[in-house]
Amino acid sequence: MKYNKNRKNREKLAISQIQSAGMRLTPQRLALAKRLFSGPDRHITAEELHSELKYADVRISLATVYNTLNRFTNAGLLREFFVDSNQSYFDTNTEPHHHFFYEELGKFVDVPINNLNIEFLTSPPKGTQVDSVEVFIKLSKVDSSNKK
Amino acid sequence: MKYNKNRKNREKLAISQIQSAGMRLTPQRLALAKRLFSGPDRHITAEELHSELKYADVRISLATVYNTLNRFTNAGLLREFFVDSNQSYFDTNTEPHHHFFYEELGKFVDVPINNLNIEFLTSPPKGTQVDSVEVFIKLSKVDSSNKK
DNA sequence: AAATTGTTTAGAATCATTCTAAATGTATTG
DNA sequence: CAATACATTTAGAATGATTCTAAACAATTT
Repeated sequence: MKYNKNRKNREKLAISQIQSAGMRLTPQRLALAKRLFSGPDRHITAEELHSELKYADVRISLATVYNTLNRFTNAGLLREFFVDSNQSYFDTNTEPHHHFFYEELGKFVDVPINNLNIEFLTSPPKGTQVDSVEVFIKLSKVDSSNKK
Repeated sequence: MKYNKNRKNREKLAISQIQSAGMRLTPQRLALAKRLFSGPDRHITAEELHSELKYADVRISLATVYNTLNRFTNAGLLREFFVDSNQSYFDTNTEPHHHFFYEELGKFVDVPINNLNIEFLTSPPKGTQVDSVEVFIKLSKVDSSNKK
């Protein structure tokens, strides 16, 4: 019962996200939206999503994954971010927040905005306004041999 | 006189940087190192450097530019950073610092580390240590029509 | 200066991403 | 609900940044 209701709700959410982007509802978009928007926040690449869908027997071309991710991003449903030169990551959390990056795992974890206090000690250059502040914190396992 | 001395000093600095990376001194590397290390700090791509050198009639292949930038980076003489998915930027300033990005110009400007105070309100995850903190601040021209 | 080792190069290879144009699906209208 | 218009998907080609390859060349060592 509860299970089915959640399933339904997740689908509803996915559908409303697609429509809020002014996009037609298609099976491919629904499959993507369900994986992106109904569940915990994710940091994922187009290729990762594509192989996830393939594994789940959803027929979708890589071009459509790229296409859809870009349109979701333009509609403000995703945020694109860059950590290495050869692929784009998409973040399902579009609220202002920052990132921990676990170097050994190559994985990202959100840092809620209120876990970090960023204070400008001098004001930004004349004639400019701050549009966004992105903080990227690299973490590694504590090195216990690191006795100074 | 003074001009020639500066020229010499710049060359000396470039040479010592190459040698500090354990690399042989070659004309190509010297040309690159002079442009990278003797002058104001830069944020530049391999292609940009390559065409700059071409313009200055320095014969060097793009492969060598990439090669050299990567080796300088591994030696800690440069820092690589990522802002869009299709090219790598190299920063000649390897001191800890942050970046302003001028959206209209597509250009970067350093934010000295002591212009920004970053306070962790909760500690990083158990068992991890913070290796680096990178802040990226997007700026745009003030929009005077922005009356709320 | 011969031999060893490192560097540069042109061009090919790679890989993420975008483009193209044809086929298919969805919506709209009478 | 058929006909038309319009949007989407797709396979495969194209693109563009970067890396690889292997041959020519330069620097260093003996």
